[in-house]
Amino acid sequence: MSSEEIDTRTRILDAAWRLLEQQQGQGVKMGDIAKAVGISRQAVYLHFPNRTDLLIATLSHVDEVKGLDKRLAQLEAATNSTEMLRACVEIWGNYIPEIYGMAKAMLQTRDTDEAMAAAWDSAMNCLREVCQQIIEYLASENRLSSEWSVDQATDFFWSQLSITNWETLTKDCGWSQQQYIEKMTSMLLKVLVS
Amino acid sequence: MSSEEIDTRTRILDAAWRLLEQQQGQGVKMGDIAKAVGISRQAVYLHFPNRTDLLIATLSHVDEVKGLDKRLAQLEAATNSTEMLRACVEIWGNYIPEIYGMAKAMLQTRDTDEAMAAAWDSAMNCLREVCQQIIEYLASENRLSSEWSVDQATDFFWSQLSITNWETLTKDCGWSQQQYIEKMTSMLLKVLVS
DNA sequence: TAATCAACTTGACATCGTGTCAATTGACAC
DNA sequence: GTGTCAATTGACACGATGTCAAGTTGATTA
Repeated sequence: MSSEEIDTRTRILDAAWRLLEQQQGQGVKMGDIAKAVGISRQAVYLHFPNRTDLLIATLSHVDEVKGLDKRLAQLEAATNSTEMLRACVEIWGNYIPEIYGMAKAMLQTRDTDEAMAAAWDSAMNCLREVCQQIIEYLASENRLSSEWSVDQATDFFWSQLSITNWETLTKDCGWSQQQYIEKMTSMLLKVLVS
Repeated sequence: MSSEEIDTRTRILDAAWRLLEQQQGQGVKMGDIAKAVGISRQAVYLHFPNRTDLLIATLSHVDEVKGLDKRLAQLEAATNSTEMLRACVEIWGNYIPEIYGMAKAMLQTRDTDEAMAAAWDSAMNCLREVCQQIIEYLASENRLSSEWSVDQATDFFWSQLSITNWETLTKDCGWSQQQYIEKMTSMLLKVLVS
């Protein structure tokens, strides 16, 4: 029976997540989350000191449930650097739409909230490390185009994978998920690989 | 003497602009702008109905003072499509840092303000038209890489010129303005031109 | 059975920024 | 002198976050 009783903290995180995705990260207030859980607004503050910490905890929660780590671990299976780059774009590119609402909310608070900025930067740094590994792998196979240093190539690769870039291409330009991944992959290969 | 007396509306716009650039678009309140002009907060509302309209008017004001139109008119002088692309990246890329604070503030309010979203989209659409012209020019010279349709190439070109992309590369990755323009130019040429 | 404790509730309140309203002042024009 | 216009002062409403105090409820424990 203990599996029936999900603790309130988790229910809050699930509700926050659901609302954020439903509303694309727009206008999700503490009161809305509380209402969705069925508790009072103040009760939320018994579990999270403030909105920022709740959002950050939601990100960890989602990463855990969705298993980003596991997905990225698949990269090890790649037999060469370009395969790894392809796989990375596909895994990350397909992850973005699943976390878009939450990411959007975090990006919005980031500008005015020091703690959020730090949390976001640290999350994005994980992605950057993956990018860097791939670029280094590429360089070790002597396939990194001569115009790039490892650092700059990493910068470029990582910047292309930004959520706002995905947003521009899919939401503003109307690209399908498949188009995004295909175009992004072939573009990166063309630019980075000699 | 009439040239001495700058009207209050203009002084508000100048102050808003100055503060926005000074503070990189962060935390510029109506009261701050009023104080900078030397009038009461309420007096600002005698000239602009709300913050959004003030920001939008500031954008027009800056565009006018900085002469973006004039700068983009230089594109006509290009003798071929790739020269035009180069010139476009240089002109726009060098324009971004001059309007960054304002743009940042607009992007922030965009998410919660319908009117701002519309104004921003329309401003960005001007840039998009320039991008499209260049891609069409490229296509007319049979130099558009075969993997791209005109529309998709325009989408990609335009998305690369986004302010957030510039922000990521220069602010987060530490690229210099010159590096940004050089890398962006050579990347776009490599990807788009056959 | 009674005391205790944790989770939660209710209601009130502070803070901050935007936007509104009413009454007033001072200068300039006719 | 009267009207008008730009600006001023001060008060206030609103929405969202966050805090605080006092009370309820249900399960555990002495």
